[in-house]
Amino acid sequence: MADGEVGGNAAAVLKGYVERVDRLMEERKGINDDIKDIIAEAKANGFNGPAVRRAVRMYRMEKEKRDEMIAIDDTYLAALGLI
Amino acid sequence: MADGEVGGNAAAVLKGYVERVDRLMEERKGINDDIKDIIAEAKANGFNGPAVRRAVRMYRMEKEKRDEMIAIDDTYLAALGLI
Amino acid sequence: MADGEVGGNAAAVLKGYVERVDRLMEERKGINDDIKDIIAEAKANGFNGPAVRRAVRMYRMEKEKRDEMIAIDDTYLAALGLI
Amino acid sequence: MADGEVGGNAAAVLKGYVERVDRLMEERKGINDDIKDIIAEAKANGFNGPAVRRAVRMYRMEKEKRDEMIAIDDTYLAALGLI
DNA sequence: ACGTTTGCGCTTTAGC
DNA sequence: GCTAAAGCGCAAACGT
Repeated sequence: MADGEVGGNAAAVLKGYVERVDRLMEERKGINDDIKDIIAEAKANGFNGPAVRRAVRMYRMEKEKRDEMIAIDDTYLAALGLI
Repeated sequence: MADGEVGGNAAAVLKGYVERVDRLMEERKGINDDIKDIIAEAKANGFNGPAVRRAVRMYRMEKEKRDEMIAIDDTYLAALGLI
Repeated sequence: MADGEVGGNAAAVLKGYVERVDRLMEERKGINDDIKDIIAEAKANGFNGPAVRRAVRMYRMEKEKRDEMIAIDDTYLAALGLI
Repeated sequence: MADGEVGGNAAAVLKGYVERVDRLMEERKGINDDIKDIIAEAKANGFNGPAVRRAVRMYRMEKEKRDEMIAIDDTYLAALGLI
């Protein structure tokens, strides 16, 4: 299975990894549910759900996107007539 | 924007939602990194990374679904003469 | 396997689907190689490979992105101070 | 931009590359749609869509790799007591 | 050559 | 239930 560890307990070692990942994925699922709840709450208060999601996306992407724009050689975009 | 809340502070309310979601997404990102680390650790100990991920997937599946999936895959592969 | 078709030839039917998809994936692989070649050619002519890829991306995304911007309620973005 | 080519027409050269890649990506998109259609057709005839995709992946794999994957998955699942 | 990082394709989930 | 989008996993591509 793996050269892993002493004593031929590779199965137990594998199980350890799997259980740790499983636990993290459970946590992640909880977070996803929390996000869902917040969106639902926003909707209940009169906001548009999908629009809120997009707004979050923009909010998080702002810096990233700006970096991306900077990363791209302006010269290239100018050559393509995109700016 | 929304009929939301007293005082015409809908903008502030929206911002609250967005920031809460943002924070949760940041947490989720951290968890994903943790998972990645565990897989890397498993790999370093002689396990096959992608196979460990597949194993986790099966582990998290309900027994019924898991058995069903194994059965259908066997059938299809046999039909193709691959096993 | 499937209720598929007359004569209990479900295996043959499945094989047909698989082979058709296989062929398309082979085609796709060829296209990916072609793209790779063009980037390599650009590099050989003094252009920066990753930057060219990003430029392509921008080139293709221009319209799409504009639509996305329109789709997002300006009011929301304004509330977040993003515009 | 690049030392590229005679006459300082580097912009035109770049645009050539970008348009060629763009065209290939458009083709690729078409192929992806075709694949999707075939899977949908299989599904409509009683096959399990995701399972068909998995079967295609195995089909395209070299025999050696395929056998190896089946073996390692079996081992891991057994180690976890899932089979 | 290897490790890191980006991009692509698939899967799953949310919205209608 | 179907269509559309986002998240996740994988693989290729760049830099060291």
